[in-house]
Amino acid sequence: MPQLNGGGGDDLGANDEMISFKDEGEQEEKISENVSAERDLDDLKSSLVNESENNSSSSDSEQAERRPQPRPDLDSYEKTRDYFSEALRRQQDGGFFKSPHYPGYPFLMIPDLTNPYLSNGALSPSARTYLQMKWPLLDVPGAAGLKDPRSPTPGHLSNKVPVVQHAHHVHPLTPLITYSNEHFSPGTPPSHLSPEILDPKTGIPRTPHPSELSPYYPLSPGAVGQIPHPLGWLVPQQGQHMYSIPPGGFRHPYPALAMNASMSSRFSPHMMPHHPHGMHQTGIPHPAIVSPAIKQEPNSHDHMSPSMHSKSPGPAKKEEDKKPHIKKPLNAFMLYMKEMRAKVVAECTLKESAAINQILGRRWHSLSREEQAKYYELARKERQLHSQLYPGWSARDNYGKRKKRKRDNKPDSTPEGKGKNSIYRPPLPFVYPDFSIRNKNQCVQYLPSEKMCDSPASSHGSMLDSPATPSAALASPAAPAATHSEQAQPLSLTTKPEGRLHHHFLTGKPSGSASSSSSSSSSSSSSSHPSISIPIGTSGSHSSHSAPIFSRPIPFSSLHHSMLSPPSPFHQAALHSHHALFQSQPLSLVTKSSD
DNA sequence: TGGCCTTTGAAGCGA
DNA sequence: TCGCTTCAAAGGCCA
Repeated sequence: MPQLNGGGGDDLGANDEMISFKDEGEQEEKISENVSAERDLDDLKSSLVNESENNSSSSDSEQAERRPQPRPDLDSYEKTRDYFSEALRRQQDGGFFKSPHYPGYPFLMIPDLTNPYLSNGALSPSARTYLQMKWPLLDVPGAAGLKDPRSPTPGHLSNKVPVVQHAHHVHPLTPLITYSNEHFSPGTPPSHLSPEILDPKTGIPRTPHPSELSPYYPLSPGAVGQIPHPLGWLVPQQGQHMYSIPPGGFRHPYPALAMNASMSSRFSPHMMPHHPHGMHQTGIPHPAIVSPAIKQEPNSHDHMSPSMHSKSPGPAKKEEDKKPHIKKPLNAFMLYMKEMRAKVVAECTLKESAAINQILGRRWHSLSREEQAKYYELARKERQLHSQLYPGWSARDNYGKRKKRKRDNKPDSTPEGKGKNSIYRPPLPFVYPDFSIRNKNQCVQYLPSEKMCDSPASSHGSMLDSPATPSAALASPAAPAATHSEQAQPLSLTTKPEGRLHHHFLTGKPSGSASSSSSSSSSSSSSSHPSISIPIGTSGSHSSHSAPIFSRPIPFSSLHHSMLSPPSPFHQAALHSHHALFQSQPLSLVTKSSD
């Protein structure tokens, strides 16, 4: 795998990613801190024991607020996704970007967890990665708990956690850390966490706040990893399916989730029940749930059983307003986007998401099959988890919760003249210049220059080793593939006889929008692949194929399969990348530092 | 203040 | 089955 050996083309991409991340030395310091922290794992364990004990007896009002919210209703899902993204990004960064921005991650890898995918009982790298991403997020305390006024970077604590923040070395778990700090027993603080600071409230020595120590991860990663997860049942247990379903039908918001002994011990029912508004109707707030207070959407004859939240017998509308908004699970591209956005923003001066998304869209296509497969797999897991968390949820439920887009935009209007945010689209065919040497100055606003930022080929080099065809990818995932550039991504890539043209070749508008305004997309079935667009790398034709190429031939789609069957070679390759990435982090960090 | 823009993918619905 | 529509994230921009 290119990103594993550090010799792959991904290194190129890593280079530019490094641009956005300064303070390499600082990172190294943090790492060493974490290493020492690892040695204190035992101490931390005992501390955690105390912590859990303290949690129940905490008198702090803030804690009292947090306590009943083992999971934030709004943030955790976001964070979950952020962690997804971060893990993926690190993965993609290959050897260069291995400095663990989240030193705690390795400790979040649960070594003794049974791999839900591998028959040998070992936790697959993918599963680890997934858990790493899932777990911390699930562990993030409630929004209230996240907002620590002492935090140097309140933005991190906001509902949205831009990935770019990671570049500033603030662990996304900072909220969790803060949370943990307050509950940490002062008795056995890790050696590296000199509790010289006394808690003004209690007078008890407390571990310094992140702002007091460093913007980085103040707690031992081991400590974080040891923190009992409120959703511990999500973590696969020995010989247990990752999403095992309780035979008894655990009466729980997430009925599909198993309640095992571990869960019952660390997540006693009394922890779950009461939930403030905005939580999942079932009582446990889920990250995918967006409180109506935060996301008020007009109308919506909803869908979910009303009543649950209505404390006062108000109009049905009020009840609906109180209904949680369960977001759709992110698809592969969304996951990728969340991960890569920060990089693009860092590399370029672009700020507008529209422009950034265009870049991301191209980069997405520049990804190798394997890389994309990772996101597809993660997205699939997201959907699985989501469907299990909300068995009755349907995408339809969210219909109408957003205001409809204006349809009055003339589909035929040229991009240049269209709309206020009209973004220039490069004339096609468009050849991406090689800007492997990234310079922020090279990026100016809007796409004409954005193109300069958007150098998929050079950024990852993945196209060089990505399979040219799905069949090739499947047949020999590890085998160096033929060229795979956006220009080279031919229609032939798709095994699908015809695909939906998502984006019109010229306008680039999604077919949905464009076509909604009628004939714009001459596309449609026969024209799904406008002849002119075939060899072009823009988001046009093949975009709609990338996913099917994967998801269809690769047996990811089946939960049963993915959970019970050994991964396909292709899958394994992707999984391996996860595994190797984390294993090679420290070394790569050095490499990066010296770089 | 809230919708638009932009991307891809998933899902739902109607024909 | 196909095509279309909507939503998911993100943040600057604009009415």
